[in-house]
Amino acid sequence: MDTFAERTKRRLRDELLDAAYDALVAGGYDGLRMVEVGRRTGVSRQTVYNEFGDKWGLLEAVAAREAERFLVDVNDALAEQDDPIDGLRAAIERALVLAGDNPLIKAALGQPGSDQASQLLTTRGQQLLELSHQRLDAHVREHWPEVPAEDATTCVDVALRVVLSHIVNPGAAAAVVAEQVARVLGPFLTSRRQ
Amino acid sequence: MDTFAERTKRRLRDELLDAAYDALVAGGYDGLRMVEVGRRTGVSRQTVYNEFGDKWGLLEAVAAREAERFLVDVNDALAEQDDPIDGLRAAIERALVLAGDNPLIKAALGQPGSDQASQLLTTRGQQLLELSHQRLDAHVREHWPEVPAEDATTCVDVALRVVLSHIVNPGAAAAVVAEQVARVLGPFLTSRRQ
DNA sequence: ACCCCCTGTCCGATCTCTTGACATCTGTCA
DNA sequence: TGACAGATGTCAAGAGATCGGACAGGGGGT
Repeated sequence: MDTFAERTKRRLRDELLDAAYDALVAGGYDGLRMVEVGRRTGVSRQTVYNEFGDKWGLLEAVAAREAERFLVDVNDALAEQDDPIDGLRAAIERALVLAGDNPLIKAALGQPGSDQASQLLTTRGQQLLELSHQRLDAHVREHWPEVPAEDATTCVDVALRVVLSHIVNPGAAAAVVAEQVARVLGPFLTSRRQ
Repeated sequence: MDTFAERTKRRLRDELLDAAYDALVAGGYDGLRMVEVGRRTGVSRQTVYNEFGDKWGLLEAVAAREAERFLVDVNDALAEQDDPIDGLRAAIERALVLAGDNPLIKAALGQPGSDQASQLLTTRGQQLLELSHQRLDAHVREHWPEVPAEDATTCVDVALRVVLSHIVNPGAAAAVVAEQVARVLGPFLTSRRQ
């Protein structure tokens, strides 16, 4: 059952995340003020704590929502190709292009030595990797029937880490990186094909 | 200040009105079930009572909201004309056409001897008349500078009652009625012009 | 006469948010 | 260095709204 109270709760959470997102884009983790997030949403500071525990919890929630949206897009790119290697290339390119335009990522990796929030992409990147696996493995295992599941997951893992590295530390252009990775992983996939 | 709680309260009221509107259109006043309005909104029956007092109060609230929307449209028709008589004619025609298409009015005036809700258009029509005056007089007094305010109000009152009568008891086509009323009231407005 | 359904009311339990207070930490200014 | 402002994080009391269950009353149908 979908009660009004449940919908209201979801809406509150969503509006708080919107406010926090704006604050993060505007001023990074240090510029994020709990009292300001509450004020912008029309709610007390305590309510923000009730919902997210602490400031880092709020950051993680914003990042998780953003990552979900991000992955939907990447998954679409993956799904538009029939061949695994083509899918890999398309998804990687899409991910790098999206990341380059993403305001939250830009804010986290901004000039000043980088924001604390950037840790979610580096030293505290497990969550992001796990979430990405959950969202991408499902598709891969279903649509790459000729590749053993375990090998597909391995492949996704490698690609994921390379992409994440390129997001944090950009190298060549998106299309170039995508092509590189596809060329490197292609033989592996082909050799494992059943 | 626009707190989250206030917005939520308004949203609740609005969703309840939506549910009640649907129920009224589907089954008239007798088909309106308080428990059903609550269920559709995901809220208890008690909450519906807290918000509207009783069933008749809920009906009045639905009617009031609908009337507001209706009058915005009629007021637009009035405002599109420079000449008072043209405005009167346009507004009357618009009102009759809108009323003919309005699902709520259709339900209230449906075949079976007519619904209890129809009383809001007849024996309990004062509220509607007063609301209409509030919404229309403001425009008329501002945009008909050549007509004394009192006379403008009188004119609106007569037109309003004729229109309401035609809604409840349709006569000629909308355009014909509008022309009739304009022709009858025209000389009065002209004679009072300053 | 009986039953069922709906209206309308009451009240205690529960949940969420608010408010104010407090400890703690950090950066800044004198 | 010391005082101070501003931020995080925690706690408890209290207010407000909703829920759930119960009950009385009134029709309508069998």
